[in-house]
Amino acid sequence: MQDKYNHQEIEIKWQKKWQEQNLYKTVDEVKGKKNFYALMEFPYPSGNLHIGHWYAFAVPDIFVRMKRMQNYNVMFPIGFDSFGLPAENAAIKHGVDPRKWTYENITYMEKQLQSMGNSFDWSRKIITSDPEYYKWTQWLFLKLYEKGLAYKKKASVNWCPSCQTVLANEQVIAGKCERCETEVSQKDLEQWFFKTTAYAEKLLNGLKDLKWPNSIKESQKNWIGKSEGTEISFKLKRNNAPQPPLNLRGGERSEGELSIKVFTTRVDTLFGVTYLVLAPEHPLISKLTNQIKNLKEIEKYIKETKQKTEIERTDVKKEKTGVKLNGINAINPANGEEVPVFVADYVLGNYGTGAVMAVPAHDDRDFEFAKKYKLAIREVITGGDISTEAYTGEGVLMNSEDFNGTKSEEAREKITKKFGKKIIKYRLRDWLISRQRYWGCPIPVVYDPEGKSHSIPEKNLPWLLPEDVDLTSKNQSPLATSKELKERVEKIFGKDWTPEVDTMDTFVDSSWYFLRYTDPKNEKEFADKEKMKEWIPVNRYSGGAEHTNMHLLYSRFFHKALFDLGLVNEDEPFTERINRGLILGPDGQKMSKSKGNVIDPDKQVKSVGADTVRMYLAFIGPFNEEGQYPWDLGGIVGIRRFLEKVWKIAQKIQNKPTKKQKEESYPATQNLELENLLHKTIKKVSEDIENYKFNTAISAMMIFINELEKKLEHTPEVSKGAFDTFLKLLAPFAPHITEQIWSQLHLQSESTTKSIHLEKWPEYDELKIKEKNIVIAVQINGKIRAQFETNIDIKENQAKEKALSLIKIQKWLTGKKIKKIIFVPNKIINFVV
RNA sequence: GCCGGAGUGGCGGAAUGGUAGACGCGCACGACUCAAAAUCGUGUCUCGCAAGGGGUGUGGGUUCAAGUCCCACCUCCGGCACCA
Repeated sequence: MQDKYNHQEIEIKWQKKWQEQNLYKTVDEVKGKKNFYALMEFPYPSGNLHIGHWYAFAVPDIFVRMKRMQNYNVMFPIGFDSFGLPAENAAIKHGVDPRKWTYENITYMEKQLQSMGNSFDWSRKIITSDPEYYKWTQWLFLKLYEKGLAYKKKASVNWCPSCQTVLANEQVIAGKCERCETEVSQKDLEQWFFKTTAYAEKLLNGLKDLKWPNSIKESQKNWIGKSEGTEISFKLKRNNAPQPPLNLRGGERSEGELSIKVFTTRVDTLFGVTYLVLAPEHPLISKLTNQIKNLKEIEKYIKETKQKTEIERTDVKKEKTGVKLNGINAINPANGEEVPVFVADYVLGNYGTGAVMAVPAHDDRDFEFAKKYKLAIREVITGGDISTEAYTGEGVLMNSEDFNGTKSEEAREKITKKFGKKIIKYRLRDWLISRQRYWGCPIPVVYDPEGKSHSIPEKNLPWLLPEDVDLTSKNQSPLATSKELKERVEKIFGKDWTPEVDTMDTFVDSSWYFLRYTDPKNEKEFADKEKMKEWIPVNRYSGGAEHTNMHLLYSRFFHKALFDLGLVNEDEPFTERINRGLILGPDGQKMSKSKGNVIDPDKQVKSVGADTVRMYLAFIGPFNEEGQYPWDLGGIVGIRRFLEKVWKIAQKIQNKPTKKQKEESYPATQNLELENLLHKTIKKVSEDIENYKFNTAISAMMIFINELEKKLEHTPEVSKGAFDTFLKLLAPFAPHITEQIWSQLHLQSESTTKSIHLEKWPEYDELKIKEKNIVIAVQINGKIRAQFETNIDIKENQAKEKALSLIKIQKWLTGKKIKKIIFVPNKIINFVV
């Protein structure tokens, strides 16, 4: 046996062996085993594995390995989310082919991933930029297209001037591009959308039964933004100007008159309306041009609004502005009162009806606006003071004719019934999936000479990404520069037919990748339905918190849509979700090259070993609490010391003379104590891994090893058995060193030893966990005064006597009367005086 | 402003309402060594020689007993934000 723990030699050796033996290859069914699908978000092939990848993959591998030892048939796949902007940007900057850049990165990162010692099933590897994969992304797109769930429309969309492409709503964070943090602007473009709004209610309802962190559920709930309210129609007052044409959009004719529809959640304040506000985008404005007396002023205001960025426009702190539509008045259906109409950019064009009824007495925004433009403020809800600010709470109605004295909630129902209709609105928008970029999945659509869109037939899939493109061309999608693509379309479809030149958002690729893992090589279907039945829904999915309202919402939408199309068996894709935390630099800051605080995992692995790095990451804090943990260069030595200790004990055990030592010559209690601790450790480690509390599992193992080290001399036989069991507990954390020790201790040639990772997970014995002796704390009024050791399950009376005799010596109770005695079995006895 | 989460040693962090600070780092002292490193041992919330007192963001409360439950507040992190 080697006497030095040489991590490099051991790790390379076993990684090679596991690969040769196909140790982690998963088949779809194993008799007598339950399937378990453990999924981690697959990486983008950026070119280098960082410590965050290690955290994301190596730590959950501990759980995966335990599950496998617990007789589950575990699938733990890996792949690459390989379409995306960085490849294209690298291509533009360095003149390399994005394809080459991506695939070279994948090759390199695969090697890095191997060094983790993870139990990935590489045979199921998928790469989203492979035509074999994106063929099915396109096929699924067409299924949605056929059902009307993918559609094209002209809309004002978010445009990132730096990335030169549009962005989905979810990819705009506080008015800035999620990727490059450039301020986004608005552009009117014809774009492809997925109809996520059709699933708003289902996405909301589905959250209830998911075993997901509360934070994600709440965040998605907010993002979907359901609000129930009332739609009210305000007729416009007829005036002497000529009537507009009949076939209008935006405004609606009722009894020959135009009206403005507003959406409100506080219809109980209807009698307090003193004006209406239209969003600058409201279509009615352009239909009223011959009635608006100050048209020039209005047009100027609208133009100014358009020039503002999204950030400027939606800045809550900004002073509200607006212009009155002279000559236009609306009639409050509740009391017949005429109210003025304003256009103001604090009302959003793309939410609700794009128009609101303003109740300055009971809405902060309306209050501010009314004060500025000296508009009437009428109190209709009692319970507040509206002299300096709006009262937005509930109350009892006043100044509301028949409804005076009614409570807000009741009034909402009654007023809705009489003057409006109940309506539900969602904040969620449709998912914009077009991207004006090259390195993505081509949208499988062509246009006929009239410009009408048509599906590309299945036999022409995969619809290949062309290669003869100019990546630097401005103001058009790179695909538009491909001669080959143009010719391909004309050859297949006819003259003057043209290709769609946008590619899909990469989030489309990742919305179904976990389905492909179940059947990665299938050439006839995106995945076999029977195979999906074995694995879907995913049992446990772990990843980063940044995907809450993007990937996780998109996947849920996609899956629900596929379910309704009969293509998958379940309507939710992921049963349990775990959000991991974040590893910070040693300075407690986010790692970044510019700060120079980046930890290179390769260097760490070289110096202390993969087992140590894995375990240190698991030890740094609870994995599932989204915490932020600084990488402590000092702290990692604690784990290394622990593994060195394990190594040393293994040596001692192996080098012991083989002749049996007489156990009787040692105190029997030592053996019992060790067994007791071992079984407690099995329980603790098993439960903690199950709950992703790897940090406390490691701490329990450290306690065990420290005890074992002390007892080794006195209990050689029991220690050996206990150590053997302990190794299995440690195996998921430190797969290499345990495999090495295991193979040596079992004195077989290394080639024939059964891997420790194929061993059965230890089970604890409830009887052995039970303590023989315990310490009972004696309290007076809840304060600890003394403690005594006694046998377990001591009766209350005995405990009381013992405690009292202890207390008597100390005179704590002299002259005091005992009012009450609280006895907590095996823990505490408390005297209340 | 709204929604979620968190505040515990010098640091990362432990604690089914039942002995706060497990485990690890760091630090101090000791052993080994010519010496250092490594390793091992002891100690390490705080005031106090001790007995004892105080202590989990702040202030209240419930309870025999509160880091844990309730109320109010403060701070920090994440998300949403003129959504009517």
